[in-house]
Amino acid sequence: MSSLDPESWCRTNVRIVVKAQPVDVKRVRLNREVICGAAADLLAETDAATFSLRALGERLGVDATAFYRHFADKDDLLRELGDRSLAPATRGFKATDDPRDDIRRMCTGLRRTLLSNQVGLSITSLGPTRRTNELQITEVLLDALMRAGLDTDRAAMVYHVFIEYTVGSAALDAPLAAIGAQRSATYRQWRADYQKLAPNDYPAISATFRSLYPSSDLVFEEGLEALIGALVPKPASRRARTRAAPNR
Amino acid sequence: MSSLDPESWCRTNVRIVVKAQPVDVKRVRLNREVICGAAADLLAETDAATFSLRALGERLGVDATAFYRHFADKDDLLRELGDRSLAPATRGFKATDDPRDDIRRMCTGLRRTLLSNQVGLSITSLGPTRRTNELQITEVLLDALMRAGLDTDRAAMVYHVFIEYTVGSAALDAPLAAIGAQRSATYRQWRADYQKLAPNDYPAISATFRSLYPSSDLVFEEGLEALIGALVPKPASRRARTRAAPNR
DNA sequence: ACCTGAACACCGTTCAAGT
DNA sequence: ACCTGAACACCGTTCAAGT
Repeated sequence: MSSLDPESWCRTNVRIVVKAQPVDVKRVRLNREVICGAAADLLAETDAATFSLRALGERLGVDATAFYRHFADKDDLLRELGDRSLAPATRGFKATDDPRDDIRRMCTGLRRTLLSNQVGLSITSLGPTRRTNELQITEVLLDALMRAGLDTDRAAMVYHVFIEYTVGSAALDAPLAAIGAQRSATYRQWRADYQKLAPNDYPAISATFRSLYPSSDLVFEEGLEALIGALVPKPASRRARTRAAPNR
Repeated sequence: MSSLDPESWCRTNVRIVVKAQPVDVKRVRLNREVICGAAADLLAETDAATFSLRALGERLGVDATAFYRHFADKDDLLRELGDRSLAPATRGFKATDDPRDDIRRMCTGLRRTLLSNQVGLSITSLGPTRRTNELQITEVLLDALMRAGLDTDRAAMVYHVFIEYTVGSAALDAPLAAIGAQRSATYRQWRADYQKLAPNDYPAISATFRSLYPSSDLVFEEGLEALIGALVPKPASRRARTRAAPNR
């Protein structure tokens, strides 16, 4: 039963007893690509918290420590996976002549991407990866802000506001996105807890508890529109736009 | 040297060799209060990642597993500590007749509190604690939004926007807040990495890298003002205000 | 009633040895 | 050159036994 049973040590690797070489296994040469693929599969099946190098080794039919021939450590792997996981946010993105809409689409897509594959979120503690996909997101946002007429200082400042809001709200929403269908039951439980409070102690909560925890997508959009409206100037006149950086 | 040396097993507990009872130790009766105190001290000294129940037991001069007599599990402890850590955000808070300013002060104070003691952030994955301090923050914000004239649906929606922005941006900033003085060196390194990019591939980044990573306090304030301006109506006339819920 | 300590089922990582 | 496997130094948690 236990995953440490002698039987299950090499689940993917049909071994013949007594030290025979593995048979019926196409022993792939290990490399970063192969390891990333298996790790991404594993992370998609289970949550990031239960992902371990031992499970990764088992999946690859290889001793867990063979990993260290190809990556410095677990962080190194996670950074690589984190940046790869951002690919859907940049793939096929096309800037238009409406910087506000470019920012809206990029932030919405980035949030969706982060929530659907939480590796990118689980490594926020390691700082920006500064690898290809993340750089492209940064480029798109800064470009849009400058086309909207912001100078470099303002563009950088406002860029950080959008990143903090988008990634931050995804980070808060991630645990609930992970449990999927149980989300609405969880919300119902939380609302029920608020309902039990003494109205004299918490009049505002008691008046509003029925409306708490609306769709997190709607909450995000509400804040995003507010930020765009307040921080990104409306498209300049055609005259002014031709002076700005050309659309990439 | 190793923390598993026989010598160091009971660092806080001066034992006489060969099974003698501990001497010179005022053996405090364990309870939630005592455990929370020791755990808070431990978390203040080291980072949340290295905090373990074994270290907690050692600090208390008690076997690590005695803990389970008083808490269901580690999450139970962390929830308790998380809510206690929010106390500075509510202590002494006074609502005024300017709901916008109440929201500004509460969000700014909440962010500062979360960053100075990161336990509250480390448990965001467990959902809202719905314990006393967190409830008070919720009450203050909802009350301010309704005094500003929002109906219950809008107040709840906008409340969530402010919480996502405030807690989310604190969560992103936390790792850097933890390294303290090394923050500016880290920012310099990141800017240098952006500077190395080919300007043809990343024209917007190359134009703005010098302005990236301004003070995270300023970034937060920038977004907070934008959200307040866009989502919270200016104080109503005196006539309208007297109809709203009284100041608590 | 409360705490101990052995034990279980795990982690990430290092390193000498094997092929 | 690359992988193995024992080992190290840890985790959180359970439970029978002690006081």
